[in-house]
Amino acid sequence: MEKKVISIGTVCELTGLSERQIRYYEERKLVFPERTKGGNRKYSFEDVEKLKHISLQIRDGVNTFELKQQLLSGERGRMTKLREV
Amino acid sequence: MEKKVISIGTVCELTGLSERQIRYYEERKLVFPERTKGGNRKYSFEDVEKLKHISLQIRDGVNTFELKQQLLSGERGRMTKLREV
DNA sequence: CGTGTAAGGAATTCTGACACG
DNA sequence: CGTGTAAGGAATTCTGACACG
Repeated sequence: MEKKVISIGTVCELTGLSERQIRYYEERKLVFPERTKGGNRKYSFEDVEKLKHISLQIRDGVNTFELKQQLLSGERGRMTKLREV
Repeated sequence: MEKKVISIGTVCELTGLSERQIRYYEERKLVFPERTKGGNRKYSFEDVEKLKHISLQIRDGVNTFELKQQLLSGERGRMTKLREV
């Protein structure tokens, strides 16, 4: 279901992330929620998965710029980037 | 997706119903949204379909009591009740 | 860089009630 | 019976900024 209907508070519960984190990832152009007439963000379940993926990558040391590159190069997916530990 | 994540305002947009109608159907025990800690209602996409079905039935003259009976007897579905026009 | 937080305001939602019928 | 509405309050969300690092 790609319909954007979930508000940020619910996305926090579904992902375990803070509103701050979610908004920041949007600022970095990694997610693109829709807006209600009033300006409130609405996310899809796909966005929720994407956000989970993003936070995992960041936890592993990947920065938002690199993530953006991944998106642009279509490398997106369950391909967890390997790192030299 | 049966997860209850949609707030009432969005349900209004998806169904074309008013908040009043949606809350009334809940009062009549036809839908069962979850609640956030703060008390706000959250619906699933399944609920949205159910609400659409309910409003159509009511438009056709079926009352909420009869609809409740349908639910109880498991008659639910795309079986639009025939009426002698 | 990524995230926390206090600040003030605006949008969203809630309940109980009066209304019509 | 099913739904509209005005009323007042509470929960949710928004933005821009300061902070740390």
